Amino acid sequence: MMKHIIKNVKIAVNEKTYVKDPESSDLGKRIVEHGISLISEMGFEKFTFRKLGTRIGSNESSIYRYFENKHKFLIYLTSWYWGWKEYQLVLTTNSIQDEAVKLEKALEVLTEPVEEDSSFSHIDEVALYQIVINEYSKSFLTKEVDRENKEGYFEIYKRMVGRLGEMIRAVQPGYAYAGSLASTVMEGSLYQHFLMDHFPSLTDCTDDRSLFDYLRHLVFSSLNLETHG
Amino acid sequence: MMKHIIKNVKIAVNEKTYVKDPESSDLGKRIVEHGISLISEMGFEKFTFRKLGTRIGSNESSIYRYFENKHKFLIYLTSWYWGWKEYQLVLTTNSIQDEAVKLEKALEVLTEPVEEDSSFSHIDEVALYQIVINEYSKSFLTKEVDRENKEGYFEIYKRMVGRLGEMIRAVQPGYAYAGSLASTVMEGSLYQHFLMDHFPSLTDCTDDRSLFDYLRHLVFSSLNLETHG
DNA sequence: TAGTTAATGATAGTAATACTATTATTTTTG
DNA sequence: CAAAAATAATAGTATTACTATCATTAACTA
Repeated sequence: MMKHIIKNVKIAVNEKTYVKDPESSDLGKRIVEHGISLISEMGFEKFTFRKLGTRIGSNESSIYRYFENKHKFLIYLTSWYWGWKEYQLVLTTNSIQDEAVKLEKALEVLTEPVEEDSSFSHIDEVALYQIVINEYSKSFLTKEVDRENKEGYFEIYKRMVGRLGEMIRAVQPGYAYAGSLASTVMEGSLYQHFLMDHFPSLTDCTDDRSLFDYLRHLVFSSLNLETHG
Repeated sequence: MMKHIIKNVKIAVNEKTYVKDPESSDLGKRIVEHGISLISEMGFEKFTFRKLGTRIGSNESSIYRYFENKHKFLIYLTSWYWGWKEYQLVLTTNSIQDEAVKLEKALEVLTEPVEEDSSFSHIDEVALYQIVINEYSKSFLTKEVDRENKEGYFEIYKRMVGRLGEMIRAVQPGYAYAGSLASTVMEGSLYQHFLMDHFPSLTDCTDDRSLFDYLRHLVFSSLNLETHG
């Protein structure tokens, strides 16, 4: 439903995450495309540039000309994902007047099943979403987080939490924890997804719909409001 | 305040996480003690058994006689932490009759500042808490999570989420997302702590007290109840 | 107290990782 | 067609994550 509204959009990712823009060449796009499939297949720990080189029939050293290391590659990929989601969020909620409806719609965008977006043919958004669920935390749970944060590596995610926080504040200006609630929802939506897949006894959610219902109830009852379901 | 109520308690950790029980010898305890300080200093990625051996003036190969690898070592440490927290949780809430007060107390245990527990002299609980905040997710965000879950590596954490879920259900049996809310609170308390330390713009919490207030409000408003603050 | 066993230490070795550096070849483009 | 840019090939390094073997020390037991 999000597709084809605007053609030729490019998701802008912090330039420091790459040495050479992977969107600028065929090899770059192949690195991203098969990097996504390799990481989602074998997990970030076992993923190496050497293996990726082998898969795309290209040389390890060529990949290093695009990305400094696999950590930065992960930050590139997940930033792209959040940039893509942010784009959807803005597009979907922008025209909505009623602040409560807007907030509800935002939660929907965050929880609805990810679908392939044909605007970006070299990126498998469904596989990338799995990477975000399983690996995103690893991009910031490091000793370098403060330096990398200063360098702007997490800007898109932060902006997204900021937007969600603003929407919460717009609905209920008196609520004191809009930022915390926004970050809880962002992280919680990933975490609950992971639990559905691996620890179903720790969650009541069974699909995207019930996850949406749960988070909507969480947010709106925190704001002392009923939902509009 | 939790100290010395019962002497000689041993926190029981799944035996599969170690080759030889580190509590059973002096070397084992030194491995745990300095393992905690090394991981909290340099982070889990840069931590190696070789470095730990050097620090304790012992041989790398001797450490391998206690733990198969550093992943299992992390699971051992974090399981110990959750076991210790569970013990506090049960001890603190057990005698409380009023279910709402009990739940509130549980949230307090989860969010209150961690203090050294002299019952376990070789374990620095404050440093271990930092490890849980920064590294716990890495113990389950792996491709081996399902197998390890089957082998019971995450039992204590799951039991703890289960207990919290039960407390929520006891307060409001009609609430449909007690498990999800419990897991959100468990993970959320760690995540918000991390944000306080590294991404203060993404949270409204500034200390343990405000984190407690936030989570209490989150839980009790989800249950359509006012808090007892 | 000698003898056995268990625990720890020392040393060496392996395959893989995470790169860097250099040179060669191919492709692009002016 | 020549120069420049991009990619590939090859080699090399320090470190990691182990395993294996053998030596030494400590503990406990007959």
